[in-house]
Amino acid sequence: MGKELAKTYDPHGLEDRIYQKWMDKKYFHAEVDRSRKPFTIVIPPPNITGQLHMGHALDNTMQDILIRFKRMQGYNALWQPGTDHASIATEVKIIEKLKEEGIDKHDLGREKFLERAWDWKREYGGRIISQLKKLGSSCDWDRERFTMDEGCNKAVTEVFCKMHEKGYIYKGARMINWCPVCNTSISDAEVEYEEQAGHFWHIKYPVLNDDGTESGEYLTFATTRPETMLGDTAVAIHPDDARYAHLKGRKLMLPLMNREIPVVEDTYVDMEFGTGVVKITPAHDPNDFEVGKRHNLPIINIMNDDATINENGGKYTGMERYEARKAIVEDLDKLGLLVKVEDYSHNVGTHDRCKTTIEPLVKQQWFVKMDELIQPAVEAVKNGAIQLIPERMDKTYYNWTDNIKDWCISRQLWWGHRIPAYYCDACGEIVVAKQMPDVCPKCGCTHLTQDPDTLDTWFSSALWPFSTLGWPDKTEDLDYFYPTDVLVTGYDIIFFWVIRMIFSGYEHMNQKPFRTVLFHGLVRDSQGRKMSKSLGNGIDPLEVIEKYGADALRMTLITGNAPGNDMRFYYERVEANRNFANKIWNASRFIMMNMEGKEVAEALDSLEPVDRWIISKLNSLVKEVTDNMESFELGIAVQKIYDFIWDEFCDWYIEMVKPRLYNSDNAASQNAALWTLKTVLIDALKLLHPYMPFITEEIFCTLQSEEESIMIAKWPEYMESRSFARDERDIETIKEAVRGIRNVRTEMNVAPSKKAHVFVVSEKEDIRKIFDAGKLFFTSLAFASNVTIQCDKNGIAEDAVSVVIANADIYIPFAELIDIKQEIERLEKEEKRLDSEISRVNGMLGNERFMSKAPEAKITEEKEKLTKYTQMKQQVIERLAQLR
RNA sequence: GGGGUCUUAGCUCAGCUGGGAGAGCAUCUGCCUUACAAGCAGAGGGUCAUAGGUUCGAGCCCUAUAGGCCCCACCA
Repeated sequence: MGKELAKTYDPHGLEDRIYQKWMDKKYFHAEVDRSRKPFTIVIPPPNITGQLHMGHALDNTMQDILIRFKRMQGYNALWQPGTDHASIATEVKIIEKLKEEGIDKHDLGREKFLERAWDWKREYGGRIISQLKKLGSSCDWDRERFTMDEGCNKAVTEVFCKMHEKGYIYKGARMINWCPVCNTSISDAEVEYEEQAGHFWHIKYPVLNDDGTESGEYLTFATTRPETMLGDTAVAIHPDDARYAHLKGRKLMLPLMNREIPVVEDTYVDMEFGTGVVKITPAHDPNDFEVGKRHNLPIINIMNDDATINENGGKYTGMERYEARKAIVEDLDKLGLLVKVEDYSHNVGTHDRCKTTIEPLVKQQWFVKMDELIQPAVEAVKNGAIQLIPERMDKTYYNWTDNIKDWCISRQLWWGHRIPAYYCDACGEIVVAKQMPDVCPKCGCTHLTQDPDTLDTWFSSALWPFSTLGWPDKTEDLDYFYPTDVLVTGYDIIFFWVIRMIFSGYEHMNQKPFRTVLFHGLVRDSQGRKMSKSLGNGIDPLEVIEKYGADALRMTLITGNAPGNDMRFYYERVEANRNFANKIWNASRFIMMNMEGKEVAEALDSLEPVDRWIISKLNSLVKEVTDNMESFELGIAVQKIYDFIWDEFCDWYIEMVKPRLYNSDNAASQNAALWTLKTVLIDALKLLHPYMPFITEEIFCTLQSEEESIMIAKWPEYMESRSFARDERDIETIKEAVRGIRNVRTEMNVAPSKKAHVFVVSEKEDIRKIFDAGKLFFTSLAFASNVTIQCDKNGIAEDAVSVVIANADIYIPFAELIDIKQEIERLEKEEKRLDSEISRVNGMLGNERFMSKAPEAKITEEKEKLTKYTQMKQQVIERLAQLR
């Protein structure tokens, strides 16, 4: 016996209540259970600084759908949650907060700063978690982890030491990307190129004679960053360039600095570009750095960490970089060495977080040597051990792996994993160890200092799939749940994260971290723009949930979008999905109202054709949806469920079955209808549950109070015994035929007087012609205002087929309603269509290639179609003859 | 420069290995009807970017062209 449901679906309150129930019952929790197969997803850990945005909502909805689906299928499903410490992002937040209090990071000191950071984490770090819960995420919260918790720290130290020992991690002076605002090095992946309008300064340097005097000749080149000339240590030409052949081996005078620099030959120079001459600044340009190495040029760093000119910059010392640029250009102009200035648009590297223009600098940093490590990761995707969805991501993946550079992992930040390297204060020896050694192994000195740097955030993220399961300890969890099954993430972090997890998995676990990577796109606003704070066009998922419910939001994010493609977010679509929720709600309400006070008995053997039709439809739906979901086609699957529930089940089946429900004379027929309604609804709810967990749970539990949750209900299975091809065909035929009748109704011209229900049914004979199933018929309910036709109070006309019509005031025979002329036109069209269909199918069946290549099922299907169309054509011809 | 992707109804997009052009929203018509007006029954609307090719058959495969978007690299 069901509880009473409200007239419209209202997610308020209900969602929180249900979520709390799931938590209380521990449905999300997964433990090692060797008798069951595991299914594991590890969450992409959201930043502790994060607020739930649409990207998270999409990402986590997809994961939740998969995890709920697999859980219902009987897998021991674990969704491992956690958060990321997000080194730069968090550090920036803390600094901002301190600034408000008038405190400088360095005045506060490292220890106090970290205390503040942990305070901040405790206060705000859980926000995103409670927001994920609002979405319905069925993570195993008992297992929540943090990239800087004890276990993860241990994993990080372990990995660092191990990789250092194997020679994969090294310290060295390299050209790195420096952010002068964040005051730290960043990796190549964190550099974002931005098209900027700038200038191209054409400058000339005087050529010197062998005795050091000026020859009067000049060498002209162009640069976008004139201030770097302070660090020039050469000028390069192409060895084959005839124009400058006479200058080989000569020296130039570096103006302003009055330093002699050589002309070097290097094939790096492009003769076609500009003047074919390049100034070489090894300390401030990656390419120049390489040229410098080849020619043993000195490296003169002219910049401080905050991008001001350092003591190597002569009179420009202390100037900010753009200030220096201006001054230098002016000075060169005064000396007559500035040839011309052009407008020039070029790509400038910026820091993806703060958008500051990065400075390439040579610094001592820690790196991960990539070339060997990456090999198993490349192989895994090539041989299919790891599948990327959509497949085209393979190319993006290889593009990165083929051009891989060593990964700069050290950051000059405080919030993060401190590098486990220790320097002897006496002899400078570097010791990499899990703990600070008591004495220096080289000189025995007892004073050692830990490296002040921390690790790139992504260093710990790379270990996430196994560090969360207990690694480096050999835990049961690790053994049972690893490798995980699916990683769901946005394509924008394929380089940052996905690739690094894959090579880390192979390196440390000797095993891939996951079988499948399911990529999704970005959620954009309705105009296709990226949602961003600065544009103010971000849509807060929590607001959407508040207004329309989590189920509607989830549906909106999943439907109408192919994997890996960006999507636009429209409120209209949320509304449409909220309406769908309401539709299900009311259909369920209708079913429960009709079941009220009745015992519904199993009726599989006493079903009527229309019941078998919907059950058969449901049966194929189960198969298709399961197949689609197993191949990660989540949007396609749910679209089918949506269509089935709304179109087939509500608009057709329920309407067709109403007369039987309203008539209590035939108890068996009524029971069969009720049983079918209930059975189909329950299975449809189950199929829908991964997508719309809250409403399905509420209805499921109301409908059958003895069941405690749809979450743990068994996923429906395809049953051959519930497939009724014959009935499916017949009802489809009826639907087609009745469509005409439905049309007629609106053309009825009824005089004004009273309101009445009008049932339109076919005449006995017509029905028999259309479908050979005596009991079957169709009624279409319409409400015609103002009717004067005499009516039968019982609504049952004597000459009607043995149909049940309840509450009908008027009975209108089919034939009378049809405008014959229109009908003939329609039939003629229909005949034409059938003709073309028949010839199409005949063409296929008569084609040898098709017959030999097409799958058996396809051929059978086409043959069935041929039979069906031929029959239909025959009917059309007969009907036409009759009408004419 | 390399790679990817898109171009389908007025709008936003589905369309899985080639075989009926679809959905939501919008528009129009008729309806407050004993589940649902957050609804029902219908209608209109598309040369599937363009040009070739493969095929019995192409929105789908191949080639070229035009336009949009994205990623990577980056010539100072």
